Amino acid sequence: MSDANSKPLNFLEQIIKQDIDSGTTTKLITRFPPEPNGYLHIGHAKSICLNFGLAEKFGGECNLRFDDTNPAKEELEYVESIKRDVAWLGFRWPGEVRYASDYFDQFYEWALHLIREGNAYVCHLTAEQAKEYRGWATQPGKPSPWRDRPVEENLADFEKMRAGEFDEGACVLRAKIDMASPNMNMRDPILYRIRKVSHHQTGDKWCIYPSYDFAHGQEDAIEGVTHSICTLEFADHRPLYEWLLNNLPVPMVPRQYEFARLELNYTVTSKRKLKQLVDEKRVDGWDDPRMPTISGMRRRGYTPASLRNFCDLIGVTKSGSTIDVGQLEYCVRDDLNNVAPRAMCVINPLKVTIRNMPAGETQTMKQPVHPNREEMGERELPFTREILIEQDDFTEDTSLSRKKFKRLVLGDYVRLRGAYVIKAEESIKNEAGEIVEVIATLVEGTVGENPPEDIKPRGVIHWVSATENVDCEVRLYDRLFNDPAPDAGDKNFLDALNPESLTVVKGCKGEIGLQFAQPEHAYQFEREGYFCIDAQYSNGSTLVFNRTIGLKDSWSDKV
RNA sequence: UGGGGUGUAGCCAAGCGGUAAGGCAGCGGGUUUUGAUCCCGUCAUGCGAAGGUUCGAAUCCUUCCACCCCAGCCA
Repeated sequence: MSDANSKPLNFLEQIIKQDIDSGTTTKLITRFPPEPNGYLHIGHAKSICLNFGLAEKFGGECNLRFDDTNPAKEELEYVESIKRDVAWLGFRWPGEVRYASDYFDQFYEWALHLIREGNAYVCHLTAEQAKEYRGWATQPGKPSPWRDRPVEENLADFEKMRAGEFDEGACVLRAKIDMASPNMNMRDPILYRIRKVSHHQTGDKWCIYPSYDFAHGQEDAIEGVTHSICTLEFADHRPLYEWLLNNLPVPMVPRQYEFARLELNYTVTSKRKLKQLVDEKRVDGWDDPRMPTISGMRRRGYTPASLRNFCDLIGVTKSGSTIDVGQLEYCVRDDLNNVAPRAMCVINPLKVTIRNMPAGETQTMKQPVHPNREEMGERELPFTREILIEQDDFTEDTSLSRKKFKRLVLGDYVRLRGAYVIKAEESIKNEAGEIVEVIATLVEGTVGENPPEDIKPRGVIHWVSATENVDCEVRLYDRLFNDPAPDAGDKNFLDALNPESLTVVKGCKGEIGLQFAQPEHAYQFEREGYFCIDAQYSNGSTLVFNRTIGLKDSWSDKV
């Protein structure tokens, strides 16, 4: 890293560097702690890149740990998807995946410890009563009548809770802190509640489960996490996080730091809302290519490199920010432009017959796989008397200026990419008046050569042989929401759903080499965009391509 | 309202008392057999506002304003 060109350290990197330089931290340990109650989305990608990235950068380690303290909302399917997504992004965790539930025995012991020390009690207030007792922002809460019971009674009741002798909601274990604290989290927060449901990891072993607050700091301490990084909304919990650590015989004391979560415009990043889209079948599952989930983006054709680069570019701060999706799209194009082999695919075909090309003859054109990367080799394109071009690439309107329409115009010339310059001689229409065929002539000697001085092609268009090609379906995606802030204020995000977020086009014709396309492998369809095989919809007989993202288009809105 | 957090360009974001980095978007131009890529140039007398300290303030002090978060037996 050169001093002049290296990226400035973000605030967390600065803190960590200081801790390492001063010897406060000998080895950095972080963790990514998702709750397995949904699929990971782009916002999680930021946290993943941050936590794992920090560990990589400072020679430390980052654990993958499931915060599975609420079995009512969690599922094994989510656990599996999360592991897959983190690994796909290219991150590795040391040893086995961790679970908060791995430590339930220890948490129980620590709960007993708090009770014995007079720092926790079993409270039999109902939820409604507890809410009343908690007070309001400007008014302090009042102590629960159960607050000062003898230790022995608390011990006995807590044991009954564990043994299942109380119904759900009958009572909870609370920390005894300060009912007058201006921080609501310190007004005797709940440590354990009764949940008579089986857990995806521990089965029916427990019917009481620790709260987030009673689990998180202790998990960090058990794992030796030095820097526990979470999002801003947990800043209010930090005093409680520290109180528990200071009142429990934990092996070490981690520090919590908060950063701003990622928000993207035209996007919803809320597991609850994404789950609603899935449950109500507004989309085709958590991995629908329109979803901002990691699995959806993977299926759409986004690459790990593009996501990681994106997370790198947006930075890490404490100021709430909404990033323009254009920034994400830039990262995807940037990576794909570099790595994607080029191919031609005609999405809405229009037949062109080359009059001066003999029927039955096939010429083989050669094109580089990538215009800027010779090492990727060449591909072969069969050129025949009948070819297909994009319907939008032909017009009879001869009044269009060369600047406004750089494609094929009746009576004018255009370059067929990687092949001849042709001239449109006439067009043939059906009864409905639609153009169904163009008759053209090719200009001899223009393969790889410029045409004579007097012939000026208007532009370059893509094409494919009408007889030697591969049939495919193309799925064109647009943003899922039309509103830049679909869930702002009291808006119903479903109202902002874009009815045209998916356009399925069948009967597209791709160049012959596309028959060997592999799932998740990106191609650039020249002049169209980046595409990849959809692993779910494609099978032996049908090829289905997802459009990951279109090419940058700096002209369509100007003409 | 009580507490917590944040305000630097259309969107992000450096800056840590010495005279506003960088990226995205935009705009102008060049190269180009992809209207792509690439290249060049341009884009804040200004840092939420007002005062103050200082030779000097986005950086320090004071007051004010705006926005976000918490007030679940969710995380």
